[in-house]
Amino acid sequence: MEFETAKAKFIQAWGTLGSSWGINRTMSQIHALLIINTDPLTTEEIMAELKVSRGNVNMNIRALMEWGLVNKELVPGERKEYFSAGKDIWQVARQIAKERKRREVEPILDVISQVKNAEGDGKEVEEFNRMMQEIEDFTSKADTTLDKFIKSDENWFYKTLLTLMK
Amino acid sequence: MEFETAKAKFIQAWGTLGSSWGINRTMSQIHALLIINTDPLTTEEIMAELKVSRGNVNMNIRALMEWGLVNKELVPGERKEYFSAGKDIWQVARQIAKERKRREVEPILDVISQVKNAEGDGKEVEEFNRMMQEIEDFTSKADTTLDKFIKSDENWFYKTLLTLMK
DNA sequence: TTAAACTTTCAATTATTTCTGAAAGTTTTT
DNA sequence: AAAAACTTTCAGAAATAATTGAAAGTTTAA
Repeated sequence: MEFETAKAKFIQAWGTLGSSWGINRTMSQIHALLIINTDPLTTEEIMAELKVSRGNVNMNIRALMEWGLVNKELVPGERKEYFSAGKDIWQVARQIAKERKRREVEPILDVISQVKNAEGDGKEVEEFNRMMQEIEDFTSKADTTLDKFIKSDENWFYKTLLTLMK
Repeated sequence: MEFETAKAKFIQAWGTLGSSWGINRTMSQIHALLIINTDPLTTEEIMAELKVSRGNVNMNIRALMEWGLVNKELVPGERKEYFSAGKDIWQVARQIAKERKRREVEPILDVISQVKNAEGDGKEVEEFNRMMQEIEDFTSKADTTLDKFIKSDENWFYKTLLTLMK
């Protein structure tokens, strides 16, 4: 497959994947574009490449920087801002895990700890509390595992796999 | 906290969580409702509890059944259909992992295998191919780990944690 | 076979999210 | 201090997704 076609296809696919995980398409596409570009790009270049507006690029670049996935690069002698994305895919995954944990896993743990001792009679209430406890246990464990992953070096995953396979 | 309040709060939070993971709110809420109900519910009951329309319940119940998260229950002597959700939270997580893997991880692996040997000259193309290879390696590993999880018994997770902690 | 009970479908509406583009804001240069 | 180069904001427009509700479809009972 020819390079330009391949590039477009990858950006497109990455955008779709992001969508189905609750990340806006343009945001994923900008990220994909910056990942596959060796050199940093300007807002103008991103606009041209993805055919989207200045406002859209600005907004999503900022979101990507908040997620810690994209950095502003200062090119000496240039006034424009350049943007680049981290190229280490493990680090990218860890960063995403970290942000999603903070934004989504932790809030749900909060809610569950609030509701898990509901007051009332009957097996309905009992069952509810039992279920909440189970969900809390599960989520805490997922949370701990995410932490391990977030703090891990690149080899953690391999080690884990090896352990599981033996 | 009083039971009814706790229940409402949990359903609400679960719906929000679902949203941010690309799952429609009503679908998550129905799932939450069925999880915390000991007895199966009818379409009418779900409509009343969540204040949503018949069409909406029907559509999302069917989606939940496709995901393998909800079952139709036949109550002897009753014409209406009753629905219930699996109560084992580990099994629920495995089922969700399975479906998302099939729907989202596998398609992206397909695309990457298509684009990873882009033709062209220059370091741009070389870098692109290197990056695609990295992403493919990563994704394959994630895929394998998901498989382990999907096929695991409830103790896998505990075992893994223990291994990591020692 | 007709009616009643129940489920499914889907066109139209409503809600939500995303995007645009022009104006306002900021910083640097002349 | 004015202009030029660039970035940010945000109200409205457009696109997308979710929801309704009534009609059509199906199954069971009378």
